[in-house]
Amino acid sequence: MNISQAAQRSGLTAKALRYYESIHLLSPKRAGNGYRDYSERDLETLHFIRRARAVGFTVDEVRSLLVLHHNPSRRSHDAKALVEEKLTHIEAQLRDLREMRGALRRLADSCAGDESPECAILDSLCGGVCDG
Amino acid sequence: MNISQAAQRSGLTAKALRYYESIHLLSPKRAGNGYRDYSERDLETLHFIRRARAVGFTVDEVRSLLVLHHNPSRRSHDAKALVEEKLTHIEAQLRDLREMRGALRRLADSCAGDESPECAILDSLCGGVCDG
DNA sequence: TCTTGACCTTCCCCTTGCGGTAATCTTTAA
DNA sequence: TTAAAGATTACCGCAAGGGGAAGGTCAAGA
Repeated sequence: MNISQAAQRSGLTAKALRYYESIHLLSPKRAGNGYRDYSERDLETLHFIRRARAVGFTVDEVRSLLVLHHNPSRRSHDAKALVEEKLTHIEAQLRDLREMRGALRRLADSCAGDESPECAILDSLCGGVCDG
Repeated sequence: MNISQAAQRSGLTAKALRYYESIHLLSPKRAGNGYRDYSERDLETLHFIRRARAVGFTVDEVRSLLVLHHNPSRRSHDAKALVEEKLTHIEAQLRDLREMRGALRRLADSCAGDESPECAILDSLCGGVCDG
């Protein structure tokens, strides 16, 4: 099938499909006219990529997952390790974001938010040492 | 003071300082030899930038904050609006990350993680329709 | 047959926020 | 004097594509 059909059926964009090919995540055949020709197997790979991306894997990590996926002598241990590593990373991001959220809430709470130029937010960002 | 001192005292890198100047976040004087010469006021701006970046603001948002900071006829309402907008955005990111974490946990839990090639993670990413 | 419009192709620039490196001054200390 | 340290500009690179230009193809209608 043509690229736009493959894009639609996979839930990705044609641009993304070309990108994935350019970095050798998959290599669809070419028709006689030079058009990409995606097989059902290619489509499965695209679905795999989309799902893996959706849970946070980078394309490089997706590449590793695809290698495991295509390797019949793989060990499920290796796939699980990739998932757990990603989990650890996401938990770190969650901690960072929660800290930012807390700081932002304190900033917002400290500020009247009115027509006055006096602003505890700007004062706080400046470290309390600025004159304006 | 020279760039490396300003970097050290602000907790930023010299590279970042040059970048901030290149995008006109601040404009330190130049000494006769062409070296940047950071004033105490510049240093305050750098501290401001570092704190704002630390709570999640993009450099473009920092620019808006600096405009308010330097504008004596500002309204604290405007600063608070920027903080709340950022807060909304970060909460959306938190939701996304929590969803990813949930999905990854389910994937990890579903997988034995042993020496066998049978792997529920890879099956699930493939949508249950792949043969391998 | 011609044309029009919808596809497809490759190619290159743009994004964020700097990091790394190179080539080239200037200053400073021995 | 010379060597090291620190400064300057300039360019390339990252992730993961998006946007758009210039041009080839294909299917349908007049």
